[in-house]
Amino acid sequence: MDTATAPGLRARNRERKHGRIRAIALEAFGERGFDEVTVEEIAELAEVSRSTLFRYFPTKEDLVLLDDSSRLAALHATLADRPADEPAVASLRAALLVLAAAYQHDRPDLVARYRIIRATPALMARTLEQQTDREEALAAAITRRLDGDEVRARALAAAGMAVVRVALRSWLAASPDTDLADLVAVTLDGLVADLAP
Amino acid sequence: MDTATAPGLRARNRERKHGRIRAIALEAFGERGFDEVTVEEIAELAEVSRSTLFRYFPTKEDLVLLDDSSRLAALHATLADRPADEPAVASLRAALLVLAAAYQHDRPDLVARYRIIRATPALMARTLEQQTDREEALAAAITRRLDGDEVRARALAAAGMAVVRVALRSWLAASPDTDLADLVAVTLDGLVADLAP
DNA sequence: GTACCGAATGGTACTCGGTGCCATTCTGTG
DNA sequence: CACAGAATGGCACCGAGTACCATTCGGTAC
Repeated sequence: MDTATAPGLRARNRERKHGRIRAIALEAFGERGFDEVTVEEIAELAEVSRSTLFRYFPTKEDLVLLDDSSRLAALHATLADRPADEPAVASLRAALLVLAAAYQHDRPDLVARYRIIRATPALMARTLEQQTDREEALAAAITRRLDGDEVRARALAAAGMAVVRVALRSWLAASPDTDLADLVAVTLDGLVADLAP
Repeated sequence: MDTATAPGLRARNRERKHGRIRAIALEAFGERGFDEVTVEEIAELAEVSRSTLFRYFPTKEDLVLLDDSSRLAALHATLADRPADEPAVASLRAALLVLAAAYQHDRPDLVARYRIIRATPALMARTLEQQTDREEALAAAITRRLDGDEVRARALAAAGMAVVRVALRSWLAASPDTDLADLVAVTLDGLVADLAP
């Protein structure tokens, strides 16, 4: 069979297995807790060997953590498209709203994962680490708009990511039809108002 | 009726050993890297058994991580002392400056630790986790000043901690006589200016 | 269809951080 | 001086993660 071999049949099978293992793991973690389920158990549930499982997911934590690379790409694309002479906060705001919209799309998945993450300190720690990596990249992109002042850029980027993080948290706890972009906008406005009263 | 009355000889010996082990560990980590030194090696260097070492430090990471409880107590004391009708950002600013002053005191120790922390993702992750715990406490204290709006309080607290984090980072890279409180103030002012231009 | 090559898999043995338990050795105090 | 409780060391164990090897499987060229 060669009709749909453009992505590569092998790669597609691998992708499918990847998703299947992750789904099984998330269910087990959700029911019994991240620390209460061993990698070996997941391997058995997914009917693969421990070796194979570690080939698909380099660490146990990777079974839960998200891959935000595409969402971040959208954020940076937005940032790059904004006029160079626009105030930095305006560009940042636009970029954050795009990020929020990207998150909005797969809310159910996010809810499931974050329930596990927030209940597991080690996962929380790694999630925060991911966020500062993004913060770093965001700061680099903003630095140009702030006359090369790295410290100010980092502070602005950190504040922006903090707004998203806080908004995301209440969004995940809110009713399913709440709009994340609205929440981000409101939170950002609130922060501005509180900082410069 | 024993812990608070006298220094307690036993407790003092324990304290001394605690410091000695940590000093030895920090030196080894600083020279060879956190991941390249095993707990067993540190135990040998410190001339204690692995068991004993784990009684002094529950995890390997605790050999490096800081105990900020006293600094945070100072921050919260300051916050509590501010007039209740003061704008939240003013109280926050005062509290952050107190925190900065507390850090200023033992700069050399902080420099040594942060060199190791920043070079080790796992330590970085746990440090960030600690910071969000503090953020949470700070947000709770601020909530009262913001008419009980938790989301706004969290955003403000997160922004404040982000400012400290960013300022701390450049402070540790700057010349030894730089004043952290100044850096925090400047960074906070810069953030306000950038957010509300 | 067959032969072949590389990817995918399973298994085993290992390292290291961390836990639990027990027996022994201090050490400060009554 | 005696004794309770702390401190210590040693051991056996668990789980995550790594390295390596042998086998099997799947796509492709012929």
